[in-house]
Amino acid sequence: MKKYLAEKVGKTLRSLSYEGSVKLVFEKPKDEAHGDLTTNVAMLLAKTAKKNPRVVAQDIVSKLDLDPQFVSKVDIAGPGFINFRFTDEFYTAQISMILKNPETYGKTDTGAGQKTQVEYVSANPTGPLSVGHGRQAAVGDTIANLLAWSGYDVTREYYYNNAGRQMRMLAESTYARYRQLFNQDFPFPEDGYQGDYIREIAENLKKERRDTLAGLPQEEALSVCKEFAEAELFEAIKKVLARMGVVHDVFFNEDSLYSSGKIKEVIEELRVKGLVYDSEGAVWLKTTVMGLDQDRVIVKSTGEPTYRLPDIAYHREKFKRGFDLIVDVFGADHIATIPDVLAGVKALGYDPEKVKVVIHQFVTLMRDGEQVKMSKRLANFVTLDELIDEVGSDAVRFFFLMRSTSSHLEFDLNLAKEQSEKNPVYYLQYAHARIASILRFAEGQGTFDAKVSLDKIEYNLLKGPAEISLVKLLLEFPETVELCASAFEPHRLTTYLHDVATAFHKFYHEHRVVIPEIELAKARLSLCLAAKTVLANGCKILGISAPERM
RNA sequence: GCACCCGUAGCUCAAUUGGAUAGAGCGGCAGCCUACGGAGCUGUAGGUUGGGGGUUCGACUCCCUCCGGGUGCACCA
Repeated sequence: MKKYLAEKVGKTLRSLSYEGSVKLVFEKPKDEAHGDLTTNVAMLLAKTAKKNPRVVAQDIVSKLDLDPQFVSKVDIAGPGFINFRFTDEFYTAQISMILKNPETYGKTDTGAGQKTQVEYVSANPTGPLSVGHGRQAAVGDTIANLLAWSGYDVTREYYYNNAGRQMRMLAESTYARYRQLFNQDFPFPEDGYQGDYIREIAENLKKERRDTLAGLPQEEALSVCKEFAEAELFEAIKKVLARMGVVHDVFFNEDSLYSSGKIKEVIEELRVKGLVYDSEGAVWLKTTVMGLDQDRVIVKSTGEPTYRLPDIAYHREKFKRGFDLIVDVFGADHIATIPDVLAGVKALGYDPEKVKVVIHQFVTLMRDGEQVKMSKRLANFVTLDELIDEVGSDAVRFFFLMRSTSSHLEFDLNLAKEQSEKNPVYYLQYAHARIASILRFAEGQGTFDAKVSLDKIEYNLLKGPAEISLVKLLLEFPETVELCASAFEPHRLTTYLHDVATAFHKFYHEHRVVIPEIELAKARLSLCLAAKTVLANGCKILGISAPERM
């Protein structure tokens, strides 16, 4: 319908010789009383035309030639908005479009042909995932879903480092706990990982190797410990992610950048371009040339690269692998590294505009109105696994997605656990289950069979305001998905679906569906089915279940 | 000190990316079940959008400044 209006109004603008000086856009007004779609084009034109915006609007409207079957009303309002209202029939007839291919309703081809990568979680295997990782998993996975629904070709990727000092510390911690199983006095490294999970890993290690590691040279034993702990932790990480419905396509190992020589290649490439220099025994990247405040070390005087270099090399690989759009989902604590990486990417001749970085802020857990104190050092933090145990994966995902990523997120454990109307997840799921129940009832009555042809439904029997607003909302689903995808803002989908649920409940409250008037009953059942479709597809994108019963 | 994020109803958060009278949930108050699921619906109270300037037809949104909270500022990742 936007297309229809754009064509008609565009034609009128040309005939009035208002050339393409301004962008013609149609929006849905906040207030339904202002019509279904509105445009501010008259106000934009007024400036250059030096005319009163309302006069310009009047000019346009008087020349418009619109089909009354589609458009029921056009008027000028406020400072010069042109408001359009469509006929109810125009809307209701589109229900059949939703029901034709329900499982694909909401999909678009906006991103067709665009090879896209979404990187998220990317935690090193040194411990269990935290609730912060959980937010990242939910956000990253949902962004990936949104992009996929918008037609992008999406690769979900996890980047990790299983070398370096943290892993050494993991090995030493595991080794110490293992030795303590035989000798309580064995010293634990000062900066070791305190968490109980290390003890569990040590126990498992003992089951497998008994006491044989104690006899080995320490380096050899440490390497066994490292491999064992890493394998256990990674398995645990994948398991938790799977509980949330998160599955990555690619696990990219930082180490491979070294073994394949990519790290060296990057340094050489940068050297050729004259963008690195040596100073004080270290190698520096001229990030100041790229507009940053200071140059950065990429290779330490010890010969070891800093984290920046592999990060840059990794992003170079992303480009080399042919991605047109690269989405990085990071926690707020990684903000500082982004400019360096983008500068590196630019230095190598790639377009940093193709990299979209989604930063999510931290998560605070609340229990009984009080903040749950967490510290990784003291090892009293709540793991993602424990969180899912406590509130269930649907609530976890939904709560993590409810807020804009740029906002801090307060996670109310009591609310998430509550199986009642207060809980926003249940509100959505309840609407879906309720519709399922109605459909079951109707089928039992023999009123309706979703599988039979939906061609002969008399949609124009739907006339009530609650019916019409529900239809309108359902028809916004595809563009909502598209908007969420292009803005990388999953939280908008949760608010939209909440609105759909509200509109449905209102409709349900005002109209009985299964009634003797068989044609009207069928029309309403079709509307129910369409609402169920949107709720189900929306839940699918969010990664939560849409239950038939609850 | 510098950079980024946040500041909106008692609480947690939205606001179509610059649009019309700033909206939801929770909590408060008052109502609604003889028919398809009351995990629902309806009404009501609650605001100088942290303060102050500016940009324009129009600002929660953009710019400047100040105040308060968070995060980061290594030859750590």
